[in-house]
Amino acid sequence: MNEVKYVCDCKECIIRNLIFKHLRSEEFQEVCRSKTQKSFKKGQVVFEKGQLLEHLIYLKSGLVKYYYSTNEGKVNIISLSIPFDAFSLLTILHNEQISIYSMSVLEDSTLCYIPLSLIKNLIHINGDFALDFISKLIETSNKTIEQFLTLHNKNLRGRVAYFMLYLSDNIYKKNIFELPVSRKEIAEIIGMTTENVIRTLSEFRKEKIIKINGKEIEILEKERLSKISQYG
Amino acid sequence: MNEVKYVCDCKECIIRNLIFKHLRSEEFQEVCRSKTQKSFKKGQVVFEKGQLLEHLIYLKSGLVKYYYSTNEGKVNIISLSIPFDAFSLLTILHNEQISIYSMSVLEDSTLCYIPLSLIKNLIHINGDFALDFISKLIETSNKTIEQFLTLHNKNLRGRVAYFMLYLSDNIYKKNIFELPVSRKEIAEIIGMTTENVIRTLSEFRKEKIIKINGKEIEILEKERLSKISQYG
DNA sequence: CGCGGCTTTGATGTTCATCAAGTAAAGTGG
DNA sequence: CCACTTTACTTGATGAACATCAAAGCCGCG
Repeated sequence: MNEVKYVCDCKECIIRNLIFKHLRSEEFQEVCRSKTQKSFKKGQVVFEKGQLLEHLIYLKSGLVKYYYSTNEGKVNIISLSIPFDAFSLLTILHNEQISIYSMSVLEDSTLCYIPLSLIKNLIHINGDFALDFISKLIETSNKTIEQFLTLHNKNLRGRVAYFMLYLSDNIYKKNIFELPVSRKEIAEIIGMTTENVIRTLSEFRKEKIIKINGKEIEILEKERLSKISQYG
Repeated sequence: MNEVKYVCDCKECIIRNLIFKHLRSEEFQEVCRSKTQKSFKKGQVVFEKGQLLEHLIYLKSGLVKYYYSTNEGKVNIISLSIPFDAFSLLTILHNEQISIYSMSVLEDSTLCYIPLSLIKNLIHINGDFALDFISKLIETSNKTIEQFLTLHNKNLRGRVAYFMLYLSDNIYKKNIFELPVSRKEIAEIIGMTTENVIRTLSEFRKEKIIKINGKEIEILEKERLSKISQYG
């Protein structure tokens, strides 16, 4: 986990993410100057529930998961995030900055750390930035809530189908991909047991809807998978 | 549904809600001047999914529900809101202001309408207001997500117990209260069927944990209900 | 090479939704 | 205000969906 300071390759972020769209040149320079960057290996924990967060954490490359642990130790994965996603906005709690979520790394990743004090200052002095920030916040929050509702209105086959399509369409943007998560983690995302995730994937395999080779998944019949996701 | 303009009794809001804490006097005046107020009768719909919202809607008195309808017509109640709650913040979507939620009134209610253009302007010119606004937004969003996770990790008895405690502790702040929702709506809140809501309530009645008289509920054994909620 | 974690499949049991049927309550129109 | 209709509530019986338990193979890693 090497830490690098003062790296200024944020142009991509600016272009690709709404929230930095309206920064003035000197403000952007300041973000760059105070930005830190860290690399994490697959499986490492970035922060945990209850931890004080003093930075806005931003995924530059790789894949991460945000998860929530109940008091009884059960894990719910709330969201997967690809680079430039904004879920981490929700981890900056009001006043105290205690996160109610945890974050860990699913594929080797590089994260950017922007001090919250700077972000707060920018919100303070740059109204357009504040508006973009809020817009992104609401979008992220609503997406998360909507995804929950969508998932929990489906039966098991529907959920698994939905998640496979989500990976294919939103994360990897192709029909063959390596699962970034274990079967157990899939279960934690879509809210079912590991055994039933496996069983359902096997069913799909037998029905020739997908091809499975360990962690490699190929979607053979996207149409049918969509139907299962929709009506499941 | 009578509409009243230019009513300036917002002091209570200012005191009771964080988001108006840092308004300057002249800004506050402006909020008051442009504020509209509407009364709704029990059961009326305030706005629906897909509707363009041009105001921040604020509950002054009464009780409302926010709900989400799936494409298949299934209803999920996302949240109940008491006066001065902030859920409506989440309905102001980025850029377009199309709400993904619907809102209707559970008890006769009075709502305040503050033009979004004014809110946006305030965010723009008053950094402290913007920060309070964001803080409230994140708090609301996290509460909503957390409540979902909590509920969906429980079995039926646990969910019903949780909801009864929620009404008792958060909404009415006493052990006897009138249910503001039908059995069907309870089902839509906690994600189960109407029949099983009724069945579970009957069980609790037979076990002398609660007393039921139509819509009136009295919690007799809070301790046991808490245990059921916690371990269910 | 052996241990622990991940995966897979089958058998079993529980939980919950669905179906059915009846009662009570609340509107609605004459 | 009363017959009528509709909507909400209630209970029981049944079956489907899903979790749990058990057992075995696989794989990576010390």
